Amino acid sequence: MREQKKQATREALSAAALRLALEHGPDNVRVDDIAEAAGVSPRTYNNYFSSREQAIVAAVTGEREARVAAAVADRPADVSLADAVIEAIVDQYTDPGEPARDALLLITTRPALRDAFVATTGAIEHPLTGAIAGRLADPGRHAARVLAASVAAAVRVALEQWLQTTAASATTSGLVVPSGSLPDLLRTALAPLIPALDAAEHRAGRPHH
Amino acid sequence: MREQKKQATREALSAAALRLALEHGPDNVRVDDIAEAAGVSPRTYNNYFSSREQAIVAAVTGEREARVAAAVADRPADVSLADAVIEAIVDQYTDPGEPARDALLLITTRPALRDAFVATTGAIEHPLTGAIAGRLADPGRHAARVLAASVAAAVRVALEQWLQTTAASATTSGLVVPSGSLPDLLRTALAPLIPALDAAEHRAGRPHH
DNA sequence: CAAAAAACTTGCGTACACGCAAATTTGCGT
DNA sequence: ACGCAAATTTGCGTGTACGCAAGTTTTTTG
Repeated sequence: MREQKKQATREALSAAALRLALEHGPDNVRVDDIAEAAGVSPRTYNNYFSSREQAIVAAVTGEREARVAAAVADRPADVSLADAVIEAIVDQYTDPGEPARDALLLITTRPALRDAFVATTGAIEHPLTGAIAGRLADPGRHAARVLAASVAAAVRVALEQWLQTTAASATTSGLVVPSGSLPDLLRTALAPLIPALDAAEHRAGRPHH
Repeated sequence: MREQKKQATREALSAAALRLALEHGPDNVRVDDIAEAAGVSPRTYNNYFSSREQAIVAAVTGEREARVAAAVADRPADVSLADAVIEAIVDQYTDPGEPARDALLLITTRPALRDAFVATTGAIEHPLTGAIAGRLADPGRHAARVLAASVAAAVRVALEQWLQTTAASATTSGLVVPSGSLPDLLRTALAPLIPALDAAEHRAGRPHH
């Protein structure tokens, strides 16, 4: 029950942060406003989020970290690790409806919000480690941890490219090369890691060469 | 020429930060003290570092980012990309003398400093991208960027493990498993990425499978 | 069911990061 | 050498993060 209430206030805070940022612009929102809109004290707001940007971005990213890990774990056992990871990530990052258009425009516009957005990729690392370890015969989790961190890094690279081009096309109207849709960018960024994922999946022991 | 003076004040600031932190403990050092010891205004301190931890850690990490990239680029052309990267990193992170023993003990002790220390691995990403791209025939730098980010992530994982065990052995005297020297941890963490580095090196085109 | 224990919230005080604009310094052209 | 333009330093003001201890709510225990 305490968990439910904690998650409720957490959602209320990030929802209020996003709504106020959209209404008045992100620079005209103070933490007191967010706290008041969520019905808690300013100090409590800082027990949940350590920056305004974190709260705003959380309203968009939501529970993506846990969902990615669950999606990897739920793939049938006969698909390769690489395919499971790639498809799970692409699925979760193309989930429509969730990213409200205006919210994403806001995030791509302000540098501080962009940074907070890409920083969320770090949060998938821990759950993903478990999901990858579950698909490896090797009980040692060192490889899984490194692979999860690498996958998270690749996702971050893809998001950076995506934000860069979308920000550019937002300012200079239409003449930039739209370097691809987000799913394509994700697949391209993850492609170099396929050999590492395959190798970890096939060899049980030490991959020293 | 102004570059020299800027680097000088930067060094003076981080050196003063480390010295004061060692003398009085990191929690008893205020920004004003660091600025005064370096002979600049407090506001100027914040033009160089955005946190006390950053300044302290910079005194230890120094120019490691650039040195790693240079070391990768300087390996002979007939060694594999994976070997070049691994050996360059191991070399730069075992450079003796630089990490003063007491400074590292200080960093491993305080959580905030530990976080700042591991965060420095992100700084090697950009230079390393260039160095890796220079060893790939493929002019497209997407793969190099992803690989560099993955390598940086692996190094970060190794540092986390190293700090974790050293911190544990610092508190509970001696009964924890010393999970290995830093060079060993680095090699183990980088091993899962070898297939990806090899594949990127050999195939010029698209590594889709 | 009462009372202790644990967890969460809140107010307060302190230190801090950073935007902004004025003042000072540096590099350069003539 | 002189002064102009760009870069850098500095003071100030605002909004913020967070440790700490007291107050409040929830969970556990006898």
